[in-house]
Amino acid sequence: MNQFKKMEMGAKHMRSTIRDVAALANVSVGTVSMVLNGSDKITEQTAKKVMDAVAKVNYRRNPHARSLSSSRSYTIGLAMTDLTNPFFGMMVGHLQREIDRHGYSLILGMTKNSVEQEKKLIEKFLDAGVDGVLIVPAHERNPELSHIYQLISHRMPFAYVSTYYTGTKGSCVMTDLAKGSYDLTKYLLDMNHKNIAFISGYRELVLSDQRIKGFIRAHRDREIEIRYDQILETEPDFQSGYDAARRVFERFRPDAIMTINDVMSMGVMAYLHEINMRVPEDISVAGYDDLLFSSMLETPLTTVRQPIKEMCRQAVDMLFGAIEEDDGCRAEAKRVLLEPELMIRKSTTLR
Amino acid sequence: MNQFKKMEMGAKHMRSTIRDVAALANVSVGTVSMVLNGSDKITEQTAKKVMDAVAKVNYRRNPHARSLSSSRSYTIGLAMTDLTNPFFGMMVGHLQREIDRHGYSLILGMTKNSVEQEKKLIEKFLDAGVDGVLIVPAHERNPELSHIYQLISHRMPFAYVSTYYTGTKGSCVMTDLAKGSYDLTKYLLDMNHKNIAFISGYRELVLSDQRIKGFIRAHRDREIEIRYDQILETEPDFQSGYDAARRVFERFRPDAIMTINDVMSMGVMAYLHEINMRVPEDISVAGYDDLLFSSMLETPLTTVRQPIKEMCRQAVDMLFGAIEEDDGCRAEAKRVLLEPELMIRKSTTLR
DNA sequence: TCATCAATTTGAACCGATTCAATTATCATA
DNA sequence: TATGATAATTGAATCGGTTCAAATTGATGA
Repeated sequence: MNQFKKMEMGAKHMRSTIRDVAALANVSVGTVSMVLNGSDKITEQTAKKVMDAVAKVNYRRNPHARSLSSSRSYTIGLAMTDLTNPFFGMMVGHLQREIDRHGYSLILGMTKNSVEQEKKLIEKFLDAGVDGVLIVPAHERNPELSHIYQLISHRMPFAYVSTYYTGTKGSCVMTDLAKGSYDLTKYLLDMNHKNIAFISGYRELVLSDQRIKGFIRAHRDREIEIRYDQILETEPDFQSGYDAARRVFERFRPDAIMTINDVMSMGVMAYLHEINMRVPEDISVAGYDDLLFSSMLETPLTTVRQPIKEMCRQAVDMLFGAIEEDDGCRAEAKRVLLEPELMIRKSTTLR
Repeated sequence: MNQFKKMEMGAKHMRSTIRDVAALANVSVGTVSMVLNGSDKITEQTAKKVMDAVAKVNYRRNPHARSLSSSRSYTIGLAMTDLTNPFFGMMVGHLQREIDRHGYSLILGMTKNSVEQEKKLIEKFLDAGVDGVLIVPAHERNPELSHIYQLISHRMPFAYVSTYYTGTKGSCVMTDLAKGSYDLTKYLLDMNHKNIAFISGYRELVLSDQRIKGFIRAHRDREIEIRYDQILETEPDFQSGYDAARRVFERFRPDAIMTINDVMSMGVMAYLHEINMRVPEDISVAGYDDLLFSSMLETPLTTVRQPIKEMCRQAVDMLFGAIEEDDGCRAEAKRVLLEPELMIRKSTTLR
């Protein structure tokens, strides 16, 4: 269909194509394409002619045609665990901004902490022809990881954000969780706590394992013995935090409770409120993540801040590195650790 | 490039095309395409032959080619205000599931309550060739709405979710905010409150206006006068809730404070805590939205639940209705109101 | 057995960009 | 002014599907 036919049919309803622009600017389609892609071997005046024509017919590149011929979709798939936790909400915000900066779009999918869902999502991303995948792993205990191998065998560039699956090759940008945990524990010990309960996630998960290691190391540095019952493993949500707090008190009387995220700390505080223990007068409580809410609770929460923004920036950079490399997906997996920051607030105090 | 050349180059690295499948199944490409699209005029045995071939060469349709020739992208753009509020996090979850059910993908963008960002996003969606757009409007006071008109002039099907921009044509699914507000106010009046402060968003915004109307109507039904100073207009976040609470007490001594969302109520409670007023003994507090957190606060919050899931389901259905219609984007704008639900908890009590 | 009509199947044209070998224009130099 | 080298431009081929008019097949009835 040519411009003439278009006129017949009413040009208003027909999106103009690169050929229309070429005709109007009196150059070839190849030239128009090069101008549009910012090639450096185009005369300034030619470029101007083209851009004028583009403006005149209000031309927009057809993204599908572009993707087909260039075999790039300018699209990144993000497999996100669970957006009801504001921590991950922030993360999506930052990831989106970074991806945008590269001129790409973000296709979002939620796994709700189910590896099964994550599998389906990866399948979908592969079908949708994304150029790369970001994974914020679902926290599940014994994940079946065929989808990760599938990504690798399809040579699809991907990167983990915030934590990774043990035993898989794949780059990851995350907080130095062990260090955060270490710093917090050390601080509590410095503040004369003698009996800290640590409500953790399951040790099989990297994100729990590292935090537990930090907790243990801080005690070991002081040559303080840890009893096995000081560490509890459970699900990482509010209710589990509440339940675990109850279990702690069935075992012993702690002078502080640490959890692996702020939401769990809220569960702990709810239980403490119920048994009439005051925070921090009777017991200290500390979380991890530093949610927006955490500083605003009636008793602002001592916690460990993760540098989310930086984490997202580096993860996206890493992913685009892999995309732009000739065969980036075979490069060695990189693991980047970022510095956590201890946020001391009112929920902890000197004993 | 034919199958033979592929063999030469090492078939492993070459994605197979519809022509490969056709050759292997001994049918034409047209037939393969029809089978893949579930046409009804294909013999069962032909279909089987094709599907076998598809399985054998591990064929996947190239989405870009598909989009180019069918001029559909199977993609929906979502312009979301702000994901750090868990209310919207939930919303994204539900929207994504529904869109998925239709076999589409979700392209997400965040506007952070900036209409400027929203504009850029719509531009981007148009460039990316999405098939439809969902908008959760940015809450800004005097929005410049050219992007909405742009959507309309491009005949891009779109729908608002949760609230809409006054004066624009566009379908919307939202909670009956006035009713929720009315019910809550009525309940408080029934509980003998004589002096309720209402911390609202700006009246220019539909979502505030309607809530204010509900508040007023409940009083009017009882023939109770409202003083102008009972209603405050401010930003819809935690800090503003805190500040507004302070301003309330500069004006009068309320026996209840209502806000237009739960996050603001938390700000109010933080202030009350600071001035040593107990909730609910000294004063009642009520919010709106029913966040996951709200029932878990030290004093669980009385609030109005919005039926998010249903809202998302209907909004997506509506959007796909418009997409599938011949010229759905010119249909009349529909406005759907869903029933809110009053959630009575401990933060309010009989006076 | 043959004509007719409906049900399947075919395959070339098309969607709208990118790519790159071939061509033409430009310019410095002999 | 001719020559070669370099820079800019051209346009046909290509990407991998969908579409639909035309061809083929199969079923039915005379």
